[in-house]
Amino acid sequence: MAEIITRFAPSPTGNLHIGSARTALINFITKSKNINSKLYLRIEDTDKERSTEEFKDNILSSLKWLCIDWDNEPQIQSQNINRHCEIANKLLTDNKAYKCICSENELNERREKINSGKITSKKICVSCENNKEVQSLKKDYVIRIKIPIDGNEILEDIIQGSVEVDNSEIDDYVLIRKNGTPTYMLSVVVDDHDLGVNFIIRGDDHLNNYFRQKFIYEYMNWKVPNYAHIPLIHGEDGSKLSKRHGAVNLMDLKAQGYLPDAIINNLILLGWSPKNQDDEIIQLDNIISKFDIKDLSKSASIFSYKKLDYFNNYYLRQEKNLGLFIDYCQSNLHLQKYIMQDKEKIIRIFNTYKKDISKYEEMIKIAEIYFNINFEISKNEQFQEDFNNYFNDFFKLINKIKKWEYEIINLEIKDFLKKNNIKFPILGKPIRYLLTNDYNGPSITDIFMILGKKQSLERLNKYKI
RNA sequence: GACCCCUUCGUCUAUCGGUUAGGACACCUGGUUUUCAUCCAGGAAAGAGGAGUUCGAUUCUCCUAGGGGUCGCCA
Repeated sequence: MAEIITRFAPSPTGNLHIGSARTALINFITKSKNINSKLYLRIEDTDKERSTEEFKDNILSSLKWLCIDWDNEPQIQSQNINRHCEIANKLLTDNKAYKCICSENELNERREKINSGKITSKKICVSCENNKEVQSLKKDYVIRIKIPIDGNEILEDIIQGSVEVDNSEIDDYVLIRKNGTPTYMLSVVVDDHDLGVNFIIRGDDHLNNYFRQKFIYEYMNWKVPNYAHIPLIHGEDGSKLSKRHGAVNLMDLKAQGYLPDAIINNLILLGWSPKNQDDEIIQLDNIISKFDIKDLSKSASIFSYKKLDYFNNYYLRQEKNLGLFIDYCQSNLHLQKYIMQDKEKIIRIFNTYKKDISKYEEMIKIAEIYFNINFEISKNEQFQEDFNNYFNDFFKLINKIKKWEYEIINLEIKDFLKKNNIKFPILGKPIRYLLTNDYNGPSITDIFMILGKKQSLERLNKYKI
């Protein structure tokens, strides 16, 4: 693929969300295919009311956590306001824009007529453009771009194909607000141009914006970039992914114990799949070499937590990712206590249980069983006579073991079962219950190993026939 | 409502006019197992509907239906 200059341009009005993360990811992958390509990060903070420093930091750290890297320092859009205004004034003097003083009420009335079909033109302001008095005002006006009434525009989108919209569908949108600040529509175009962006990858909720923004490029005689409008991600119910579908912020997913590899693997498979591959496990380096944005599907896809869980389980089980679990423990209030108390023990618990969990968070409850010094079984039930007959002998046997090693314990248990000619469940299930408060779970040898001899005997000792 | 986009198993997808429509997750069954699980093997499960074009349509065209996006002095 040729050299591209692309960008990811979130507004710091919320935490980084799975949908935006996917856009960032696709930008990153696309730029990573060519060593000379660039990805810039621009914080679009022109809405000062809703933008915060916290959200900005959240976005930056979420991207870093996902291993999405960008070139140069992040750009802060609000620092370029003068430049944006300069362009707006240029458009004004070139007669490509005009001042407008319509009140909110006037605009609303007009808008209502347009939307109800009473007026076919999308022109929102009809009185200001040719009003000399308005055009010579020095303050208290907005600047609107002039969109021709006739003609149409065709976008050759990398993903959407060719899309045609009549100019009559486009309104004279605002470039400069009444308070003198530039709007998103102006700022994006100016900043993208100034950065040399030649390839824009963004959500297809922006598709319609192409037909507006295009005019600024045209009026300024700037080269129009290529566009790839990627389909949005939906929740299980088919609507745009949002909070009510579950955790959608990257940092929330991190806190639950999801891994970047799993999230990336899951996200990239929405709308794309690697060729000639039966399984769906694929990591960033491999994605970068196989992915081509042209292959991305045009239709929206549903984000599934079940599939994310599958990928996460796969990655957290990898031996090489054990370090990530340790990092997680150190950042988690509950697990922190345990790892400080006995690191080896928490690792042993994790290795025993990792096939059963889909995210690290689930380890909290499990670790609690083994670290609780006041452990009690929930009901002191009496087991079958069969079990009671053997319990004391079994207790003595365990007590007798000197070398507390997996193979030794395992052999002793097998031997005991054989000698007494009993099936495992009769002995094993109640034993597991006494040790973990659960009839099901890991092999009792594993449980003995986790608890250690002293604690194992303590727990067994509480049982009175 | 107007404009734009989308439509293959429940979900994510493969198929670039001729296939027993393939895979993955989830689900079900069986096997291994020291219970539960893991693991292994197998199974059920799809071209929204209707017209055309064609010797032949999931694939190309049109219509209908359904879904989504946009319609701000937000981005």
